[in-house]
Amino acid sequence: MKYWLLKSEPSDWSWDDQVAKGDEGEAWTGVRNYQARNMMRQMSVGDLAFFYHSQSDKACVGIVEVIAPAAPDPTDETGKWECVTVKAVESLPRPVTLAAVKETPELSEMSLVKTVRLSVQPVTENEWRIVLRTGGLT
DNA sequence: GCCAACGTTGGC
DNA sequence: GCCAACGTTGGC
Repeated sequence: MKYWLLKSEPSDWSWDDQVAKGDEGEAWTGVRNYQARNMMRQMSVGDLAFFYHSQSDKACVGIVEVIAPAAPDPTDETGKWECVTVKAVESLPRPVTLAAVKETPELSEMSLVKTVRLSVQPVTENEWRIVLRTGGLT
């Protein structure tokens, strides 16, 4: 089992949109970055990821599960890009803000802090646990 | 709205 | 293949 973090601008695709999709899930389309694509290729069905709102919120707001592995992105005409499909699992009772992550010494190495622009990031098991706890889940 | 970081493009 | 110019992302 691996852990990840997926970024989205709420104005583009929000956590509420994701939740509304239910178990059907939604293809994570629109990634146009090789590093991010490579991350998605490493995902397996059953992996979990934080759903992070960039821009206005700057916080992890929920957890999604990978329900389909990387496949060609239907919104891409060049054939170069891929996407996974994820479904909402549960909301974080307390969103974990970027500020909170920065204030937590154990999370200072997170990609969220180190590799600001990457939209699909790996999360270590330890980081996963700490963010969960900070978010109000055990 | 600004700026830093960083990926991409194109000329050589 | 190098590197300058340019575009995009995302935090502030």
